[in-house]
Parts: sequence; structure tokens; C-alpha cells
Amino acid sequence: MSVRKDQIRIQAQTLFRERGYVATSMRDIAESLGIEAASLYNHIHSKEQILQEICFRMAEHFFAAIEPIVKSTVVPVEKLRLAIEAHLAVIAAHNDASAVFLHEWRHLGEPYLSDFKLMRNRYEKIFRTLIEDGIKSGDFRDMNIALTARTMLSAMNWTYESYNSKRKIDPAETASHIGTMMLKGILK
Amino acid sequence: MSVRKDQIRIQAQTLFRERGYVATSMRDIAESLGIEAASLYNHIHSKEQILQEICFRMAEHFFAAIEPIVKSTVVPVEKLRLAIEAHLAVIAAHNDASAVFLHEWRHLGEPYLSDFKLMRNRYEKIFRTLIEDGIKSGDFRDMNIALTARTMLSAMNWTYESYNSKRKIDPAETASHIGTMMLKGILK
DNA sequence: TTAATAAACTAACAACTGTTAGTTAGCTTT
DNA sequence: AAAGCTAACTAACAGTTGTTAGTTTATTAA
Repeated sequence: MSVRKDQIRIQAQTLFRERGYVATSMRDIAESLGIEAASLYNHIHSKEQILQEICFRMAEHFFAAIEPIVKSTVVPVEKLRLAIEAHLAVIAAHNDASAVFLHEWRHLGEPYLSDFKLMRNRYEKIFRTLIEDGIKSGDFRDMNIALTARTMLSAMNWTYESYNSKRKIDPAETASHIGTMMLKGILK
Repeated sequence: MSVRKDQIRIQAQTLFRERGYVATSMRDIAESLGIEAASLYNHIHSKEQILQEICFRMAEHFFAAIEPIVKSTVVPVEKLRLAIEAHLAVIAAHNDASAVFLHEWRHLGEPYLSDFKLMRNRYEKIFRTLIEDGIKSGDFRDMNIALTARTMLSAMNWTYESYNSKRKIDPAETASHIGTMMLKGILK
């Protein structure tokens, strides 16, 4: 909504990523914006609301990136490759927020925590289905689908770390390499 | 050393894993042992010392598991497969501690934080070398070694999650599947 | 029996936490 | 010029934090 609220969320993303949600105080966030902690409450309802918005906005980004690919008519192997690249592109585009999304969601209170878990499971299910389709088409080996999906997602979800350091990393090269590695890993 | 100190560390592992280091208070740890918070200080020096011991003990476990494999004379491909299985066996054997080791180390203070990062880099370097050897022997494709090592470790490091739920997961099957997936992913 | 030790206790501390209430200064709209 | 709104401020709150000091109790050693 307001521009100030966006600034708060962006500063919070950085701090939550660096120190973690619990170790970041409202006074830390305020200081990074050059205002007092109490002034934050002109723009947001609570500390947890900031976390909620970071987490659920990221969830939307991931779904938005992957849904057109799922609905497309390309062959299973290529569909999974595109999904991997889309997922990695979202992480590269929303670096700090991805770190918070991946590590700090457990500090959400109810009912947001349950909603979050449901959404995450729904997202993983998309990858499970893509893998299953590849098995049915005879391209992938017959394997433990849940285990494969979790392994693939974890092999991707560390990449936000690499966009922080001094070395300049090319997101496209990263995506290409991880995509190839994961696909070769499960092809017949 | 003392049995009570071990009990404190074990309870802390569970709580740190569930709620995170910062969100776990000394009173929480004390309560889980049926004593008062102040009584903990008869056995430990500080809250952070507990975290230090969890993290550095785990580091020792990982090195101890992998060093004999590195020193062995098996062929590069098999060496990497054994290293993957050893790494996954350590995680399976030290479930809660692995979660803390992987996620809470950043709350270490100096000089422990720097020491930890050095050790972790040294450990990753072992995997980088194993991959490099496989490239030199002509078994693995020529690829970004650092990127490959990080991807492999991340593909392994989520597995502590799976040993918590109601479903009974077989660590050996997990290790076998992830090992195969990673190796096929990088073989020529 | 006496002395020493280990491990618990109660009480308290200063600092910090998220948040609320009430106020003020500067724009914008009437 | 007057009124209203936005976004900052100061001050304070009740609760929690890690930790220390001093005391008590039970077990072990002399």
C-alpha cells in the first residue's frame, strides 16, 4: 500500500535474514529507517505482520512463476527443467525475502502458521506431480517421489546465500547447472 | 564431562531445534529438566556455551565420519558415494543436533563464529576435492566445482527433518537414493 | 561426627522486548 | 485562515531476558 510500509518490509527482510526474526527488534528495524520504534506502528500492526507479509508475498511469487509452466503442454522432462529454472529465478530476484521465507516461517503464529504449511505442501506437491509425470512417461526412473522432490527443492533453496557475497554469481548459470544436475540425476 | 551437563545439552538441542536458539530461554531449558534457570549455571557458563558445544561436537562428528574415507584408496566415484553416505549417516544419528548445527551457528559470538566458518569451509573443501578428483579421473563432467559441492551438501542437509515425523523413514534408503541421484547428476 | 562438596534453591539485577497513549510538527484540502 | 490528516515524536507499560549473589539441602570424605 503505502511507500513507507514497503520500506519497512524491505529493511526488515534484510535484518531478518542477517540476524533472524527473533533476534531482530522493532528498535533495530526503526533505527535502520532513521525513526523511532513507536513510529513503525503508524504503518504496521505488529512485528509478526511484517513476517507474515514477507512470507506470503514470497509464496505468491513462487506460485506465480510456476503455474504457467505447469499448465503448459511441454513434455514432462522439459516441464520439470522449466520449473526448476523458474523457482531459482524467483530466489535470485528476491534474495533476502527468500532467506526469510525459508527459515523464519516457523515463527508465524496461528492461523498463519497452518496456512503457510498448507501452501508449502501444495507447492511441493506440484514438484511431486511433475516428477510422477516423468516417471509415467518413462523418462525418469521409478523412485521415491516425495524423497526426490524434497531433495530437489533443498538443492535449490540454498542459492539465495550465493547472491550475497563479493563474488559475482550468475543466476542463469546456477540455474542451468542445478537443473542439469537434478535432471541427469533422475533420468533413466 | 558431568552427566547433568550432558542432559542440559540434550534438552537444549531439542528446544533449539524446535523454537530456535534465540526463542529458547534458559527458563525453558531449566523447565524441561525440572529445575530452576539459575541452577543451570552450576553446570554451564552461559547460554552460548551450550550452543558452542552442540555446534563443535557436530563438526567433530562430521570430520570423524569422513576422514577415513578421504584417506582410503578407493576410486574417486566410490569415494564420493561413501562420503555422501557417511555424511547422511551422521545426520541420521544426530538428528536434533544436526538441525541446530545447520541453522543456529550464526548466533555464535566471536571468536567461535569465525572458527565455525573456517571449519565449515574446510569441510566443504573436502567435498570440492572429491569432486575435483572425479573430474580429473574423467568420471565426472567438467563443471563449477564450488557450485556442485554446495548443491550436493544442501541436497543432503535437509534430511534431519525427515526423522522427526510419524512416518518411519529408513536412513539407509534415503542415503542410497540421494547418493545415486547426486552421482548420476554429475557423471559423464 | 565433622567438614567439604555438589547441586539445587530464592531473590533480585539491569537491560531489553513489543506495544500503547498522548502529543506535535508539517502538509494538504476546504 | 481553518481544519484535517499523516507521520513523526516522547514517555511509559508490563513482561521477559541472561545472569549473579547468597542460601539451603543432601551426599560424600575425613
